[in-house]
Amino acid sequence: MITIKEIANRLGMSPTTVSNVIRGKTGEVSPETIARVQKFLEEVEYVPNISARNLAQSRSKIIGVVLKTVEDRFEHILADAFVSELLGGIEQVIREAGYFMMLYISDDIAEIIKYVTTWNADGLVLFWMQDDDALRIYKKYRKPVVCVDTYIKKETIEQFENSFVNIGLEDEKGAYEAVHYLITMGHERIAFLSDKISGVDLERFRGYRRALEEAGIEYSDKNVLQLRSGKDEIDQSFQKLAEKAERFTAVFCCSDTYATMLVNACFARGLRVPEQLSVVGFDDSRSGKLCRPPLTTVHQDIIEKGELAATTLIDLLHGNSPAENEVIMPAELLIRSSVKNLKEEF
Amino acid sequence: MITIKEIANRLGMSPTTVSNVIRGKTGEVSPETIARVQKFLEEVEYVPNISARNLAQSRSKIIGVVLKTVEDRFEHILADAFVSELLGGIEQVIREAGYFMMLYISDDIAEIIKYVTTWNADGLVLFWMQDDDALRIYKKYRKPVVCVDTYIKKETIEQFENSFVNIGLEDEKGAYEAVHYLITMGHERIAFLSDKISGVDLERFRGYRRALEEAGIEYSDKNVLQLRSGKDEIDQSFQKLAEKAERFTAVFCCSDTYATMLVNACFARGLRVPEQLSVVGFDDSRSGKLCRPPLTTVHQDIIEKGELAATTLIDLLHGNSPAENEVIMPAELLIRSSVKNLKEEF
DNA sequence: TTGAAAGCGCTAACAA
DNA sequence: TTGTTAGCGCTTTCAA
Repeated sequence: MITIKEIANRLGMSPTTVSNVIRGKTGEVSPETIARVQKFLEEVEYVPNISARNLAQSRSKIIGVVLKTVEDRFEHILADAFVSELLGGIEQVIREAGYFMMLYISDDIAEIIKYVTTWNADGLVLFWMQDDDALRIYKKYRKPVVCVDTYIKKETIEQFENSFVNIGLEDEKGAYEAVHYLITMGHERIAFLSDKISGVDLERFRGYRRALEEAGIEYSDKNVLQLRSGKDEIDQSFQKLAEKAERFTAVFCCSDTYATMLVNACFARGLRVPEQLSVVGFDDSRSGKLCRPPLTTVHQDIIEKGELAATTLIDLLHGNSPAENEVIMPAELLIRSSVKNLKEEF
Repeated sequence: MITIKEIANRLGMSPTTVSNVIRGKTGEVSPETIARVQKFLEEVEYVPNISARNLAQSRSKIIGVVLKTVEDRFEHILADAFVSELLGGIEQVIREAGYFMMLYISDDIAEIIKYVTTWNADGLVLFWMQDDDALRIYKKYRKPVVCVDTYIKKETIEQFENSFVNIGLEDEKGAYEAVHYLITMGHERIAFLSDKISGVDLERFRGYRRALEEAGIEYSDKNVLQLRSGKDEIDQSFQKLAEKAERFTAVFCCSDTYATMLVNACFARGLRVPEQLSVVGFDDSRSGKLCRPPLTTVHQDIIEKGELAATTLIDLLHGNSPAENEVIMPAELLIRSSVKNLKEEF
């Protein structure tokens, strides 16, 4: 691997000059020199050593994409349809902007902090952080951060010193619309399905409750179905769930991933969707598109969300202050065929 | 960000000593010194600068995962179910071994070579390379390489100087079994669906032909359906395909991704699977599991394949010579419900 | 058991 | 327009 110094020697010039033409600082170099150097670079197929460059410039051209996962999740987080679509959008933008994506997957914030600081990532995309997780990272990290789907208090945002943007979604509204739609279709015993009630799911839960309230349907804790997402637990969870299924006429799921799993679990037990149980999902990810019956769900543009997160971050990296600290993307009900109209029976 | 030098100053000792305890070279340091240094490291929350370390050691702890994609693919390659499951398996192993995963996605081998050499990745996992692509990369790169699903000639393998392993699959056999099964079920007009006929798909094509031949069914080029996988082409491709569908009683698809897309395209046109058209897939990826009707497919253990690729590479990085240059994983037919038994009609 | 010093390859301030 | 030089933070050889 040939070095700049070596090239300079062979060409009888200084490393600075060579370095300048490599980096396109051509204002400072005569055309002939440029040509000579460039020709030579091609000949010897020079490739820069990025560690050396990063060390000298104290930056990295790395964008860290941080996924906080839980240990022993039933499937690897990358295999999730929502995640992989989002990453697709992010990756493409990062690459086209001349940056590199490094994935940090961990269930431990301290470890994440260690990773991103050791690598000296130039900027971060954080998924599903809790309010204080994101701040904790920033406190040590002090470089631009874009969160995706993070609910964060106004006061907290201020502590980010203007190098923070959250890309969010109309979670409450989306859930409200979905549940409202179920009610319109004559459903009253409607379950809420998620694996936790925090972050986006908390907002979706609020939408669920608002729709119930508005229709005068009494809320009951018993209708809140909480999945355990461990490898050994998930099947059992769905089994229990399917057993309870007849207590409901419909289930609102916090993701298409879970909705399709539910549909499949029902199918496996001979429970027909939507004839015997109506199901709505959330996200409009690939898994929902493949579902049969086609899943009625809350649509969001996942790829665009990823792209927006990445472009926003790159904008921050270019030194621009964010216009807003929060961008809320639209969510809207997408009616397909996984909900039965109970009113038709009359 | 505090440096080793600074720590050494404050502790009144040399950088060497500090560095030694950081790296666990404890044989050379007295217990008291170790304790003192470690305590201090925690206090100041020392994090190493990995660029500096990489520069000094000329290594990187990076494992490059290279996806050769085509421009303008109908969906981002990360969003594909097979890819994302495979990556999940790889990522976990890489992380647990203390390495970092860097994704290089490009349609241009020269660019890929540039990336992996600039970053000085310690090892590479290459997906779906052509014979000469992999070798071209290695010629410049000269570090351990593990390929996934690459068909490579024996003579070529030798040029890799024993730092090469391919993780393959019984592609021909899997395809043969699937098509043989279709024939058993009374199908004769069987189409072959893929986006290209090279690499794994070529082997699957061979399996398809062998099954036909063996059954005395004449092969026809007209039964080979080639998808154009561009963003603007894919729908059109499937539309054309659905129009032709009645020429066949069954379609063998080279991936579950395409099989499920086909099933959906049929569904959208009122063509019932398997009643009017039988479909088998390949891979047994998530998309096939979600399909309705449940997809009859050729099963392979995708996650294990990813894990095996990564552990094999890490083994090479540890300086071990590979036991074999090629590991072939098993593929076997998995019968679900997307194939109709034509013989039942009598 | 500890320390001094050179060097990894590149950049950037400054001098010529 | 070009060159000199001093780092960036860490490792490593060799000497003490």
